Parts: sequence; structure tokens; C-alpha cells
Amino acid sequence: MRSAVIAKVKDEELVKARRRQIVDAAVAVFLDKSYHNATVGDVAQRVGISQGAMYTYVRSKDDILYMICAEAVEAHNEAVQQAIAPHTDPVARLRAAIHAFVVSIHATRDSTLVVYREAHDLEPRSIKALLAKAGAFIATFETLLVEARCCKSPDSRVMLANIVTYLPTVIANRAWYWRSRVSRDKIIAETSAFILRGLGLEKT
Amino acid sequence: MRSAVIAKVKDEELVKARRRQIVDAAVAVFLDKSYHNATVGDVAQRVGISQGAMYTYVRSKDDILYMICAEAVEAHNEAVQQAIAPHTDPVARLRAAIHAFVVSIHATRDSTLVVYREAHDLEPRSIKALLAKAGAFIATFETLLVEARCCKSPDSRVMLANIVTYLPTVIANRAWYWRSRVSRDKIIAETSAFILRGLGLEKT
Amino acid sequence: MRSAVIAKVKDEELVKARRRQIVDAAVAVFLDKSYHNATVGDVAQRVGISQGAMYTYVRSKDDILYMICAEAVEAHNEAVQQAIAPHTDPVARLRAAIHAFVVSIHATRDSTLVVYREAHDLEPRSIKALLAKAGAFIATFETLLVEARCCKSPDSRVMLANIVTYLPTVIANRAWYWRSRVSRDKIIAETSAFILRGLGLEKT
Amino acid sequence: MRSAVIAKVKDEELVKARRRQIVDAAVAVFLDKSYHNATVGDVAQRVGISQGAMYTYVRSKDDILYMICAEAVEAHNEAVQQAIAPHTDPVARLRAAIHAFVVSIHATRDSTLVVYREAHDLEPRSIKALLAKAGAFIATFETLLVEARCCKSPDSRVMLANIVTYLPTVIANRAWYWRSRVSRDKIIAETSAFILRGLGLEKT
DNA sequence: AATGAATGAGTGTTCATTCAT
DNA sequence: TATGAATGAACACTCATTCAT
Repeated sequence: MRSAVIAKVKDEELVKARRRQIVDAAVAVFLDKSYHNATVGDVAQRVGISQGAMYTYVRSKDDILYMICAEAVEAHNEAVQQAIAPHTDPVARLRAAIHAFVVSIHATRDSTLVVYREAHDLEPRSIKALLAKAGAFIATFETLLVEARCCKSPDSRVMLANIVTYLPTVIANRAWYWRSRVSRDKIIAETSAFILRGLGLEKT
Repeated sequence: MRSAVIAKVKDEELVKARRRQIVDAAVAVFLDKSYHNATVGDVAQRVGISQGAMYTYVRSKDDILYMICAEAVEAHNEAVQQAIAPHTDPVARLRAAIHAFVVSIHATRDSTLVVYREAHDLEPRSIKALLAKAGAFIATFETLLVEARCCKSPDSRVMLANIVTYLPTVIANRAWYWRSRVSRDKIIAETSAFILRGLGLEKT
Repeated sequence: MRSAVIAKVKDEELVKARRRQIVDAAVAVFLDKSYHNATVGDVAQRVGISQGAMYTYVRSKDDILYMICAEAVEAHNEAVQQAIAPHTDPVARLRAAIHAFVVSIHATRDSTLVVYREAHDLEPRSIKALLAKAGAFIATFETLLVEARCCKSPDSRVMLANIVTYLPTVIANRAWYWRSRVSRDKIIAETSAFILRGLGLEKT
Repeated sequence: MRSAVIAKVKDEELVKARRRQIVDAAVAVFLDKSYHNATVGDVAQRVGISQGAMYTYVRSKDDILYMICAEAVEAHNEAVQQAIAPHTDPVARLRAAIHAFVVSIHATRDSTLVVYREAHDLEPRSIKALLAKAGAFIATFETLLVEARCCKSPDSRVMLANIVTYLPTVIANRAWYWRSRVSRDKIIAETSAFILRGLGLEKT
């Protein structure tokens, strides 16, 4: 498994702060020029540090992309975990999870877009680490779906878990189509509702 | 608008045959190594021609990717058009369209995966041309949805059309999760059923 | 010494005719795009034959350039030889030679320009062959100058012969400056007169 | 107009020093192998830096050639300006200009040779910029000639200015003929004298 | 910790030349 | 003879990464 990104520097606070800046800058830059057309210098410039300094906080360009991807998956996971915690009713837990995920995707649609476009360019070990995280996330939904009695078979469990965890990304991947013509609330509502109906949890 | 890909060679038949080979080879190669990590030589080698010969059938690496993308979108579009042609009932047309699209995605899941991963790296003019084709495809579904009375508002029309045209790509994008554990028919059935339920066209 | 350009084809008449076309086309093309930026295909296209056919009349791109250069030098040489033949008076011979050369340069200013710009890119053996021809031409003038008693020393003989055979090329190399604002006759007259005065053969 | 060559590096001193090295190395290399047959790596190697480092001081191979050409023209121009400054008598000014130019050409005969051979291969915008400089230089001589009453007509003014600014380049372009057999002083003296006689400023 | 100059490996593309038809 | 598809070597340029200061 890929080890966490390691920095050369001691000052933990500084490292954390810089990485925050780097990830944010990188999302913007990669979104604008794409991972491969963007240079490490582009990201450094946006952060306001020198190209050389980047390598004090990151070991490689791959590290930068990995941080973006891992952070996104972790954010979604945390959002879902926090959302389901208060509930005990299986259906309520599933509903809460779906809603939380949709909201989380919308909140992080920029980085989600980067993840969907560029993650496959990560180095093999980074991909493996990322898919492990993503797989765990999907598996969480498999469990939620089973508990909510939404699956008629193992196959449908797998398919539904994937559909439910995939569909919300439409928000990031199709923003180019509706641009700003549809409001945040509409986007979230329509997406959530569609999923619930798809699962048979909602009256039409 | 981007002009169609132009070749230097006269023999139209040869051009068509070679391009078929090139697109097929490129899908395999790009899937394996990603667009940027793949060399034009890699593709040429898989086709069995020299790197130089590639450039008699294609003007640039971008052309290769564009051909893959355009072909995929056009294939989906044709599949849908042929599927709806025989029907007059709006709901039947919509159902036929959804089914045809899901099947088409499954049939072309390799190239679809390449499109979703790499299309954003096309040159601006190529992207523009591609989004125009994709936009038209989505718009087709907007119309089908309206006629089938699935939309309660313009916003829901836009959202539903995007969801319906996006969800099936889960088949390409999540194949890594289920590998070969789920059969083709199951995949198609579950995906289609979910969409129909999401649209309120199916009993739970 | 470089052997003359050899063709694969038997039909001598055809070879001669084609080469005439090739040289003419090449001068135009090289003038327009420069030797290196012009492709063999460009020349072939202008001739109206296929790229492959070029190699029936010529062994290499270098051959084409060599033919242009050799032809130019030979043309100047012939012009001079014919001009001096009728005369016996040394000064008259020199005057005739100068005039003939200036006129010849003007008549072939396009190919002369190509020669001056591109000859140095010939292959070593071609350069050697060309410089031999050019050297002989300059030597001819050394003799004419000596006979006309224009030289006070061996050094001045060398310098004058070079100046006399170099100055007229101003007509080709500086055409960009006067464009068409100066007439052919003026150009020839001024250039010749300058040379004669420089040699002390003309009243100011 | 072409903008001056721009570097990526901050340290102005270093940039100036490196460019000095680059221009000198490039003249030698281009003279040896010709612009097109020389590699950027060849030049870098002669400078003693890596090929990649070249591109921190120069944007393109064209930049290198342009620097050589621009520097040569500017050197000649400065030499002439400094030479005429002390004089007020028109004829004295013209004589001084001619002598300075001849000396300048001899001093820079290597780069002058490169300019005459390769300048036409510059990119269009570079050529335009260079011809502007060259045109101004020639125009300077037009003025000097008019003031010295050497021209009988506008046409002769144009022709004489070109002849005077062209003839000295014989020193660079015909060095192959006399190799080292003629001394620097002889070369300069003969060339200057010829020009003065050609202008009618010297007794034979 | 930070800088930024230097490195050198890597790749898309062009084109002179060949050769089967 | 002529064609034109195929070849493969060559090259300018970029950029992730390193390291002396």
C-alpha cells in the first residue's frame, strides 16, 4: 500500500498549511490546464512559492495528484459516516448517507472533477491505494443497502452500490452542460430524489 | 468547428481500414497506459505499421483521440436513433432509447472509458466539436423525456436528461470494482431498471 | 570530384527535359520556402510528377540543389566566354566580360539568390565540385585583369578578381531593398559602371 | 516587430554572460555544420551547458540565429556611427564610414558569413525585424552619399548605397578563395580603395 | 527553509528515400 | 517509367527533479 505523503520538513504546522495551499492551487490549475499540461511550476506559482520549495512538501507531481484524490475520497467518507451516525433505522441511515454524499460531491465538485479526469494517471501504487479507499467507500454502501433491504441478490447489491456512489458525480461531470442555469438546491434535490426512486425508497 | 480528420493518402478504402485499426489499437493502448503515457509509436506498433506511417492517416496524436471520442458518441447516437425509430408511443420511445444506450455503452465500454478519462485532454477545438456532439445527444433525451411527461420543470428536464445519459457510463467506470463477477445481462438489466425506476416508469 | 548527376532512365531526351523542369521548379520553390523548409514533394508537385518519380531523374535532394548551382556557374562562365571571344584587346575583353557577367547575373538573379543562400548546405563533395567551377571562373578574371594591366601585385590580382566576380551578385542579394523601383537597365548600368571605375577603366 | 530575445532566468548578469557564450559558440558551430545541420545540442555542448539549459537563455533555435544576425548588424552600425561622428566634411564622413564598415566586416567575418548564409531561414517575424535594421543601415549610407554629392539620381543613390554596403561582405564570402594568402591589411586596403574609386573619390 | 539554475530523459512530428505494384 | 504508401532516423523543445547556495 502506498504510504502517506511524506515531507522533508519538521515543522508540522507549516507542512499542513502548505499542503492545504498546494492542494487547493493544484485543483484550480489541473482543472484549468489538465494534469499533464500543467507544470509543477504552475502550481508553485499559484501557491506563491518557488518550484524548488514544492519538493519540500511533496515528493513528486504524483504526490500532488494523490493528495487531491485521497482528500476527496476521505471527505466523502467522513461526510457519510457523520451523517449515518445519529440514525439507527436502516432506511434512514441509507437516506442520510445518500443525501450526505450528494451534498459532499456538490461541495467538492471541482476536485471531484479532477479526480475523475486524472486519477487514472497516478502511478500504479497510488492508484492501488486510492482504489482501496474508494472500494471501502462503495462497500460501505453495499452494507447500507443490504441493511435497508434494497438488494435482491449479491449482483444487485454490487450494482446498486456502484450506481448510488457513481450517480452523484454527474454533478461534477456535467456542470458544463447546465453551467449556472440550475441552482445548487435543485441539483441536489433532483439527484437525491432520482437515486431514492431508483432504489424504490420514494413514491413517484 | 473542428473539421473531420483528414489523411494524406488517396486510397479511401485503405484509409478507412487503417483508421479502424488505429482506433482499435489506440483504445487498447490508451486504456493500458493512458493517453499521455502512451506513445504514438506504441499505437503504431500495435497496428503493425511504422510511426511515420501513422501520420499518413492522422495528422496528430490529438486526431487519434478525437477519432475515438467522436466515434463513441456517434455510435451511441445511432444506436438510440435506430432504437426509437420504430416506436411512436412516447414512453416506449424513451424506454427503447434508454435500453439502447445502456447496451451501447456496454458494448463500447472500453472506448467509453477512454473518452471519460482522456477527452478533456483534447485540443480546445476538438473538445468544442466533441461537446457539440455530446450536447446534441443529451438534448435528444431532453426531448424524449418531455414527450414522455417525465419532467415537472425545465430544471428537472435538464437534470434528468443528464442523469439518464450519464448513469450508464457507470458500466465503464466501475468495471474495476466488479471485474467479471457480474454478467453482462445483469449489468444491463440492473442499470436500465434503476433508470426506469428513477424516472417513475417502473413499478418497484 | 563529384560526378555529374546521373539518372536511372535511358531516354536521354526525357531526362534532359525533366531536369529542366525540376531545376526551374526547384529554384522557385527554394526561393519561396528555402532549401530546408522545402520538401522534395513540394518540388515534385510543382513539376507535376510524383515524389517517387523525382528519384528517377535525380539521386537525392542534394542533386537538385547541385544542379541549380552548377548550372548557374556554368551559365555565367559561358556568357563570359562568348563575350570575350570576339575581342583581342585586353581592356576590351575585360570590359566585355564584366558586362556579360552583370547581365548574366541579372538574367539569373533568382537562381543566383538560391546559390548564394543555399550552396553551403550542399554535401561536401558537391561543395568541392562547385567551388572548383567557381574558382575556375574567378581565375578567368584574374587572367583578364592581368592582361588588362589592372593589378599592381599578386594580392591585388586576387582581391580584384574576387571583387569583380562578387559585386554583381548585389543585384540578386539586394533586390529586396529596391524591389521594382529601379529598372533593369539602370541596375545593369550602375553596377557595371561602378566596377569599371573601381578598376580605373572609366572616367568619373 | 519582433521583440528582443527574452530569457527565463532572473540574474541579468548571468543572462548576458551566457548569451555571449551562446552567440560565439553558435557562430562557430553554424559555420562548421550550417544552421540546419547543427543541433541545439551541438551549440549547448560547445558552450558547456546542457541542451535543456539553453532554453533558459533562449526561447528557440531561431532566437540563437537572430541574436547572431542582430548583433552583427548592430555592430556594423555602431562602428559606422562612431566613425563619422568626429567629422563634419561630407566626403570625410563618407570615407570614414566606408573604412569603418570594411574594418568591421573583417573583424566579424565569421558571423557575417553566417548572416549571409542563414539569415533567410529565420522565422518571418525575425526576418522582418532584421531587414528593418539592415534597411536603416543602408539608408544611412544613402544619406552620406547624397551629402557627399556622389549620386546623380535617386536610382543611383539606391544602387550606390547598396553596392557600398554590399561589396565589403566579399571579405567574408570569398575568404575560401584566398584563404590566408592575403593579409588583413591588404584585404582592407584593396576593398576600401575599390569602393572609393567606384564612387569617384579617389585618383586611380 | 527557500531559491532557481541546471539537468537529461522523453516524444510528437517531419521528410528524404525506397520499393512493390 | 510512374506511383504513392511505407519507413525510420533525426530534432526541437518541455519539464519533473535535483542541488549548490
